[in-house]
Amino acid sequence: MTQSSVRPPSSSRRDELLQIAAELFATQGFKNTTVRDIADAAGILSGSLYHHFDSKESMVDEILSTFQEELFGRYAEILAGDADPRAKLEAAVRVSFEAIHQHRNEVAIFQNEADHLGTFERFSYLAERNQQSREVWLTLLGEGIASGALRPDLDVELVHRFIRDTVWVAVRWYRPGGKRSHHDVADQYVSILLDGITT
Amino acid sequence: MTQSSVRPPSSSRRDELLQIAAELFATQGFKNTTVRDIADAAGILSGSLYHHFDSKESMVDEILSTFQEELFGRYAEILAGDADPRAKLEAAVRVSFEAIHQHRNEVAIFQNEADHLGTFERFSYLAERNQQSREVWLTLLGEGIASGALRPDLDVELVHRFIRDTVWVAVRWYRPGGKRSHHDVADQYVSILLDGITT
DNA sequence: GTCTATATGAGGATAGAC
DNA sequence: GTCTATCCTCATATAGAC
Repeated sequence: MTQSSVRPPSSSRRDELLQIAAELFATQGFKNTTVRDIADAAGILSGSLYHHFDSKESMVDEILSTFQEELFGRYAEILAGDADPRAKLEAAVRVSFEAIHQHRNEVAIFQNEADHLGTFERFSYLAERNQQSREVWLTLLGEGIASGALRPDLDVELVHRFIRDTVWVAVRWYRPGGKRSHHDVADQYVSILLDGITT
Repeated sequence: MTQSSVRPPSSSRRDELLQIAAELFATQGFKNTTVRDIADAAGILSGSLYHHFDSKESMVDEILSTFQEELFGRYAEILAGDADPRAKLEAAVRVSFEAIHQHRNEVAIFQNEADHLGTFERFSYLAERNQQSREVWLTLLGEGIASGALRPDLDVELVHRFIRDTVWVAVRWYRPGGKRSHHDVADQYVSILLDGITT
């Protein structure tokens, strides 16, 4: 057995296999990706994967939990910072686009599979993270309204959903190295969100 | 054989089965839903489904193509109308939220499966519809800018993606009969989109 | 760390009786 | 229009050799 019961040691081969799996899970979907697909892409046979991982489920589990841990570390930094409310909100948006840039596969998997995977005990942390993310956004929006920077007439819960959804769904079309950098995209998005599209 | 080669006749039993399948495809995903799941939900055995449909694929095909036909009929009406640019844009947004309200399952299936299904010849119309939808939004945005109602400094392609994504992704959380009607949601969304969230 | 070989089960689909 | 019975393929996972 290669993996410890608490946290698997990071061998580079293991990480390599996780990257390959993440790419396939992200582009074809978790269910649509077979262990043979993963093994083929890695140049080994499917049975050999089980030297590294217990199951296909373990692979996606490790991919998602690792990513979430990093992402929420960033959110925590912003919340703890002393920038003004509007700047904090902008920062949170930018962190998200940065995550899309740096961890496309992980974000895509989370977007596409979290609802379904979340129904299993093993992935209950996904629901908790969702809740945590909601608290981050509601806090930022609340501070923004309290400071007078944001409109007080809007339904905060709805605003939260719109921001969350629009930011993350960009993973569907954003391509690193494409025409627009993630900074460009974030700039435009922040501009629309804050000021609207009318003159 | 029950179905004609061109367009299957609408027997009510057939429609009932399609509704049941759509509900399952929308909530569990196409690949995750087995023909046995569908049959169970309908109170029959899986083999009996094949009296009505050629394959599981045929079912999702019929669900999606029927929905798309209706949706694009609505878009065409708006484009052909003589409302001012801003009103047309609003109308298009509202039609989308209405579609989410009336055809939740179909919208969800399209959102979750179109990318993947679109890679097969049989579903090539999905890509065409996507292109068509892009033209609708770009036309509306172009008219808006030309008329002076919309900001000329924004990247129209990006604005299009943000509108498209934010509108449709609402299907993930919108529930008919919930706290917010689809009219409420559309109102708030239009307000944010047009005027932004700042004071 | 990878391969060979294989167990085991699930899922899509079919043929023909009722 | 549904059931019985069943085929066939594909997918996850395992055991042990190399």
